Amino acid sequence: MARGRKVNSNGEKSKQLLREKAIELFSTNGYYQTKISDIVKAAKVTQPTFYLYFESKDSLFHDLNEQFQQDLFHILEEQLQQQGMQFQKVIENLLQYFASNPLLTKIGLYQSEASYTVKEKLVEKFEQILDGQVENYHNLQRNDIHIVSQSLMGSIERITDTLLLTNRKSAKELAEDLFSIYFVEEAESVVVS
Amino acid sequence: MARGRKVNSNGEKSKQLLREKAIELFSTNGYYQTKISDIVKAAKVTQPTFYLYFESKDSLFHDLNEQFQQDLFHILEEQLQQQGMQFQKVIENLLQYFASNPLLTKIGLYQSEASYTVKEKLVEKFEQILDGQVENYHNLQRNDIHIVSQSLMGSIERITDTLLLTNRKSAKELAEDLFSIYFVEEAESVVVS
Amino acid sequence: MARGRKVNSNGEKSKQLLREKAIELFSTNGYYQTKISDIVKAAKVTQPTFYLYFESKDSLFHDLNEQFQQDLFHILEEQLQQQGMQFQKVIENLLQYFASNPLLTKIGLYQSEASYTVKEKLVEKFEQILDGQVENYHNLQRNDIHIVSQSLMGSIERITDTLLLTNRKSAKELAEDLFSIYFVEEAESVVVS
Amino acid sequence: MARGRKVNSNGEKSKQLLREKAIELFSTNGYYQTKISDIVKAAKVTQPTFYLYFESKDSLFHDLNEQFQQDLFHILEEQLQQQGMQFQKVIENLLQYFASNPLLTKIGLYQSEASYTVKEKLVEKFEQILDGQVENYHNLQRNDIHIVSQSLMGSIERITDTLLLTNRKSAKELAEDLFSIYFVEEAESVVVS
DNA sequence: GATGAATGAGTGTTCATTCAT
DNA sequence: AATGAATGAACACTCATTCAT
Repeated sequence: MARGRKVNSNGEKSKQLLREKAIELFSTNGYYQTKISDIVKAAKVTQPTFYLYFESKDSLFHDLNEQFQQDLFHILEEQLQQQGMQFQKVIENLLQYFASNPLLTKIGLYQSEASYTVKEKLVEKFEQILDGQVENYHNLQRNDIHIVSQSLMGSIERITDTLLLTNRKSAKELAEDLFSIYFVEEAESVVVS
Repeated sequence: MARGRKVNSNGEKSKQLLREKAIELFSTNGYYQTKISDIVKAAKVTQPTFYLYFESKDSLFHDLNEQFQQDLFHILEEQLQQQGMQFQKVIENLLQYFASNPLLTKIGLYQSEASYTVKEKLVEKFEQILDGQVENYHNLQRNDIHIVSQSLMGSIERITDTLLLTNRKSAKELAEDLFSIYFVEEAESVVVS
Repeated sequence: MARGRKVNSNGEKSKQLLREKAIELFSTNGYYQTKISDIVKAAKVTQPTFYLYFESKDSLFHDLNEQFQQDLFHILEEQLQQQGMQFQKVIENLLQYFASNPLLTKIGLYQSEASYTVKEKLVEKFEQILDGQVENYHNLQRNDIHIVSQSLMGSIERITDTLLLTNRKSAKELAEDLFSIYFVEEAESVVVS
Repeated sequence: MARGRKVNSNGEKSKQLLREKAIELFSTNGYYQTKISDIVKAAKVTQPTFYLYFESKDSLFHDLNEQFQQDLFHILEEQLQQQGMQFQKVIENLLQYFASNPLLTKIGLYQSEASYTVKEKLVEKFEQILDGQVENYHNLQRNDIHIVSQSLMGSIERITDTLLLTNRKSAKELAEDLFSIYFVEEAESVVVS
């Protein structure tokens, strides 16, 4: 019966809470199996309150993906400007971001259709980096770069899901593991020859 | 339109058509965005006809995944019994199956929640194989096997989606590529030493 | 695939079988919870066969009720023509019919909307009989006849359902019981006075 | 029509209205012939509004029966605790409740499958009462109690439907009538003897 | 006489979204 | 800032019935 503003209520707080609950639910149940009614129930507000802060279910989901992507490319941009930053370190920082934002990562990397674009862009970045460092990985032929980048993207994707976000391995360990799979052997064989 | 049997109608054909259209739609739009009404429209029959051949939307989707999984493990089982079958060949045949069944693969590998289990099982198979062949890949330490298998799974997943199912590369080429990334260098360095 | 007449098939037999199964199902599950598909499944024929012999679900149900009513009133008519037939015997014969046709009785007396009419007509008959025999039941005042008939109808209805059709008591016993409830005591008190 | 809240709308009123219309329709047309669409049309709201207040068609129907049963047994319990309450008065109060709640009675006593249980329980109550009062009805032999109770149940059932709910006779009159049929004669014969 | 195949017309239910307070 | 109340637009599924063979 009683309507209107709740005591102690605060717009920004409600919006933040709704966002958090939405992230939790989207990340575990996916877009279609997350209902507005679930989100508002979790945030202990009513449905119209949701529309006070977000345009629609779709737009909120879109915003979350947008943020994930911006975070991601902000990190990458930052690193590519640091001269001499090693590829392994780049990957580690990427994984570090995933580990620090597991729920958003689940959404942006697995639940969303926008993830296709994200991954494509990541692959491009990888190609750029590798392209500039072929001399460091001299068994890497120029025409391999694309497939290596794609393969690496897949590895990161899977390893993040099964080992990083499940807290079985750290970002640092996984970056090392990936590098020993993808690039290190060469160094050894160089040593041998 | 009049009720009853259509001229020249044939049950098996209708069922097959519905299945095909369902596969097409599920594979491109996913489970939730594929409506029964879409499927029957594509097959040019009415909704009740769908239920003449399938129990429910869910059960059809489930059946498609079931088939994908059985095909997959049938192939793997068959190969593991052939003594001396190389890992690369196993991967190639796997990719070959994906290439021959692109739509079912999209469903079983990307659209379905059951895909988690499928991939887990594939990883296990990879581990078994690698476990029995450590000597062949002697830079592969025993405790690496799990992470290599996971990484490989991710690579296959991604490469299948972006290069194989888009007809950019053949199963054979991709299997070779993957092997040169994951295992071959070692062989060379062995030769060198 | 194979269509057309079954070997050993016989129209009248199929019709009879369908009728029987329909009676079974209607009597236990009621009209709305009995589907044509249930009936034909029980009779091991297909749905169009049903329509070969019956116009519709509704018309079959209607026919069954029709038969029940005709049987019933045939019995009553017959008895009313036999001079000197006691009311108790009439009731006994009625119950006897119910006991001999338990399923049809369930339909005609409890499952059908037509049962309202049947019961009304039965009540009328009872009134007629009692009206002609007031002198035999001299504690029965003329203005009681209607209510006694209604009450008796209810008793018969209930007793048939719970004691007769469940084989706990015979038609004869129940007719006696009813009479000792409704009419006999008077005789005793007469004796007493 | 525009979406959202109606002017002067009030939830409890809508729920009550839906309930009432449901009772009206269920009681006259029965469960299967009453569609949600009929109920909401009668209440001048849309289908989703129905689900705002009731879980499902089935659960609403079930709730109505539940209420009928609780009312009924509350009344009976109350009376059995009053020492010296005459059986005739008990029946009268029962009929009184039916007369005051004709639609709910139609549902609970005739339309529902749960009515079987209700009637069984009523019969048991009757048996208990009669069992404690055999001396008052001394032509009533102990082994008659069950059949008398069943018969009485049937009489009540029928008389309620045809005379009470149609406003032809009052609860008081009908209770008297029933008693003069079932028990009174004895009193007279007692006087006589 | 009987069947395989198909459909018209519902029927209960859900969900994102919106209006009035 | 927030809520109570309501709805438009689907959506999966069912059932009696009918046509072509």
